[in-house]
Amino acid sequence: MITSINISQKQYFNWQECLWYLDRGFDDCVYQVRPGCVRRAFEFEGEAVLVDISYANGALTLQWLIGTKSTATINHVHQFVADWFDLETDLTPFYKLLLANQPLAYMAQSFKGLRFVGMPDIFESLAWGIIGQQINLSFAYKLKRRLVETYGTSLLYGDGKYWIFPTPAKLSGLQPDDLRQLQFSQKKAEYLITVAKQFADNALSKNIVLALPDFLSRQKILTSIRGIGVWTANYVLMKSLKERSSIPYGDAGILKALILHGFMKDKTDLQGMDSFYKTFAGWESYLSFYLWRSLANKPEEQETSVMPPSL
DNA sequence: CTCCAGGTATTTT
DNA sequence: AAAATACATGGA
Repeated sequence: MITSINISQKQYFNWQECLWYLDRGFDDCVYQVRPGCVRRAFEFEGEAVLVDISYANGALTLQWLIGTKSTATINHVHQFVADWFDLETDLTPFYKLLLANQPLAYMAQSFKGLRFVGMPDIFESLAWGIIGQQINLSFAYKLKRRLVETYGTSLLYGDGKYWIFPTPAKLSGLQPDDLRQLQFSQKKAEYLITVAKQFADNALSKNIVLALPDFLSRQKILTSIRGIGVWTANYVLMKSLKERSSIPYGDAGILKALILHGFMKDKTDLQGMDSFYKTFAGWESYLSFYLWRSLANKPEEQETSVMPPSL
């Protein structure tokens, strides 16, 4: 079976750029990138499916490889994919801002059509935020894979295995020692289990956060949880809830990118960071995403570098 | 050995 | 209120 998702904002959409970002050298265990396509397993209301997502004629095409595919599941996956690749946003104003900023103008060309790659599942997003705190990304992806392969579920197709992120219920029953065996620090283990319990008890959910009236109250409900600071809260709000004006304050990668582009003198120059972000009001999340993107170069771009000539 | 990586909580000025 | 420090782990 094949279904498709129309891309309403095609002007700045480049599937290859999105796929490249997904596969930029790290090992995310919840999807698999193949030529022109990304494969991912989903579970919704007890139904597990495996889908190949590719692009054709201005729409994303989903080939359903495994599963009984109820209408509810199809709708759920369609919504997930639309959120995952941010298909509804008109990027024209963002590209105008990029072009007006000399050190960043090259991005409008080099990254043209790259959509904000989200993480629609807020629990996975929170877990990933906790895992990623203060460690390098390679190690963070290793921890995520160990977690998923130990406590998640998988689908078999051909000779491949496709993993689905563990549920809050599954993780809520763990003890910190269980996660320490996967090389989680004591703190990360405690934080993650606490969050899992909140979701399992329905004390926290995507809808609960979405129902709050504004950004600050959403940030507050997240930072009130032990282990969730401003960085993690803002990260989750942008990756999972599409907050446009979220800034991952303190992010080591963002700071590095801002210094490389000449917007900050050093990592303590937080005022420089703030004033810089003000010029991208309404697009702070997209800008952050593009700054992260700038830290990874395609192999064929290494020599010519995607950075401005002055760098 | 040192420093740091997509931080946070706690303690000390 | 602001600054220093402890916490954990693997990689360069």
